[in-house]
Amino acid sequence: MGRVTLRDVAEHAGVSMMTVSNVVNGYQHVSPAMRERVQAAITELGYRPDARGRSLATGRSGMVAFAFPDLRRPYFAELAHVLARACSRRGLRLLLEETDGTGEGERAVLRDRDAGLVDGAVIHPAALTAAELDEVRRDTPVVFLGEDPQPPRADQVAIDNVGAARDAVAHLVASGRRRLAFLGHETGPASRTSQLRLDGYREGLVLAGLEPDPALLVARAEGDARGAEAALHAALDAGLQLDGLLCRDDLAAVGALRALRLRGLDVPGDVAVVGWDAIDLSESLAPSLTSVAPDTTALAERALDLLLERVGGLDAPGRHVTVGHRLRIGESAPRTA
Amino acid sequence: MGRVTLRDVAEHAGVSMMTVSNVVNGYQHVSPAMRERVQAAITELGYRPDARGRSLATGRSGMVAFAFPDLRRPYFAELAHVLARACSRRGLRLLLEETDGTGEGERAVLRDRDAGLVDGAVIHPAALTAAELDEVRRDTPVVFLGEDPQPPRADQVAIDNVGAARDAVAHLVASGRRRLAFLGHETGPASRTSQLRLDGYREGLVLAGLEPDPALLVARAEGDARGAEAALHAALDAGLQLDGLLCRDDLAAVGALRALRLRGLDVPGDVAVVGWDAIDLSESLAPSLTSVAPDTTALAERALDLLLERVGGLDAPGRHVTVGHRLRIGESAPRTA
DNA sequence: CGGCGACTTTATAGCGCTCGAAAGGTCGCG
DNA sequence: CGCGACCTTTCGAGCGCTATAAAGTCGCCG
Repeated sequence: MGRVTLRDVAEHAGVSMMTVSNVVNGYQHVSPAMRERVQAAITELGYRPDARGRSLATGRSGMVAFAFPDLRRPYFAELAHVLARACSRRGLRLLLEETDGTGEGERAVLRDRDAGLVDGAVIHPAALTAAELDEVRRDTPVVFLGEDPQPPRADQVAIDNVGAARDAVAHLVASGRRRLAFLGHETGPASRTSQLRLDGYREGLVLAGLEPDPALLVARAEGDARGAEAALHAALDAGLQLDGLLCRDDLAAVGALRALRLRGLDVPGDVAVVGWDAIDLSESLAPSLTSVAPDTTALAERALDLLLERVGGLDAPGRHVTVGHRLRIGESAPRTA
Repeated sequence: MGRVTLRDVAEHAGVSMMTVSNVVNGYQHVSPAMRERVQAAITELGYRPDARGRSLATGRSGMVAFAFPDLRRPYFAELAHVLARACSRRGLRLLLEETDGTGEGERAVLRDRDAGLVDGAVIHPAALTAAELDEVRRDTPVVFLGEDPQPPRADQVAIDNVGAARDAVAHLVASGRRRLAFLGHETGPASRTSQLRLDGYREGLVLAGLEPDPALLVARAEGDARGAEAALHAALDAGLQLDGLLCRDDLAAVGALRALRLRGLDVPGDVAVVGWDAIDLSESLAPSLTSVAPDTTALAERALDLLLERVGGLDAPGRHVTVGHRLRIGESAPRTA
């Protein structure tokens, strides 16, 4: 059974290919009788339109790419899920591309990519700099996720990382914590995201009249829970004292919970812990995590809005949209001490 | 800047389109001088081949679809990641399709799908029956993941669910446990996967000389950690006594850990817990999870092997491949009681 | 009864690329 | 020196579909 083509249907129904095409695409001016006849031929032959031919003829593929570091990190998997739903609501398909979080991988996704496959791309960079973003600029519209610096002419959607970190710190302080550590930024140069969250953390401390202390910053070598656990163990071994902990992400928080537990420290009794991303699982831990919850639905929706405007031909300077966030309160850092 | 086409490059280099095509595809019989000239034109114009045109001309798209229930479940996200890596190693691109775990969604992915987009598909069904699989059979090669019954003429890759469940039970028994419960199958009719794991659980009990007791089966209404937690709470409220627990998946195990903790039961002291899937995060919990770890790399590799053979034109009866698994030992069910 | 406009259907021409075969060159060997 | 056996490059056609515009069909007003 070779593939059934439009021509096959046309011949079978005794009409022109164009008429079949009109029926398939729901074109208005087709007589009911004709529509029915063609429809019958379609079902009889089991015809299904070929995406490539259509795409070639229309110039649109109906696909959008989402490039991000790693599917194994729950935040990205959940974000991809949300974005996929947003796409399907609009009749689009989402193509997922992992970049490994390396500038290498990110560049590759944008540059070496075949043309024509997708109408546009949503990118969550982790290593790219502004200059690189610029170089990479191409014929395909792109929307960036996250607060990377100076988006050249591209659109951008993000939460207010600095503000959210301040909120988290305020929450910890309100529950009586005074020695607040930060866990999970990169050991080398911090990523942009980590940087912003660190900035907000420091601002929050200052606002609360507390003195930022570099000794309270615990970087991790690996961006997963194990890396955070190891880093916190090492810091505690080195004499770190703390009663509150803001984590760069929920993976770090998971590692922190484990490290604290293994050392007999109670959460939130001895140390209150705040995570970031509010991944599904973190709500079912014991204790459940208090975590910064970005409005991922809004993130996805706004990103697609902007992207589709570009796909539609809009030529405007780069726009910057900030979507909301909230602090999801769990047991790891309850409202009162 | 309109898109640069093969024709543009050809004109710019003063050669025929076919020659450019030959250079792009690394065809052998092109003189070095010509190759260089064309290459220069390509870089100068920034030409990138258009996937649609090529696909239309060759009949291959170089894309493979992976259809599975839900990206928010870490197991599937991690599996998708592994499969994506396996694809990129072979120069393929992976298109992810969430089915929601409903027969509806699964059917839609196979049937209403545009033709020509992908060369083949790997499908992890959750609700489809054999009859439905059959009906859905189409021109695109398909490989099924999981032990759904009687794969008609399609290939299939899975782990030995029954055997793995027996192993897990044996491990619990070896550490002195005698009242082993099972947590996490569906409240209504059990999915095929749950069924097999339940079968293995029962077999394991019988092999150990223990009597299977329906009172030890704890179904959950929602397939996530919260659902498992609620179900276990309810069962314990109803008087369930246990010293060992085999969970249908790690999400259920996470919910179980929380429920047990909230009730003051120690893991593994009072209850040893075994999860399933060995997701990344479950290794960083406190206690870390003992969990059945399917060889996902082998799963992905074998599935792609089979699929590509079909894509290459192989016409053979359905094949059934079983890949390995092991029990990853964690603190929730250590080797000795 | 002619003819204009609204509604249906059809022919033509590509979208960007690669396959088959055939056309220009080059070389070697009898 | 000529002819076949190459190697290299080109030509023509077409993958499956749709945009455009033109052709055909009908009804109805003047």
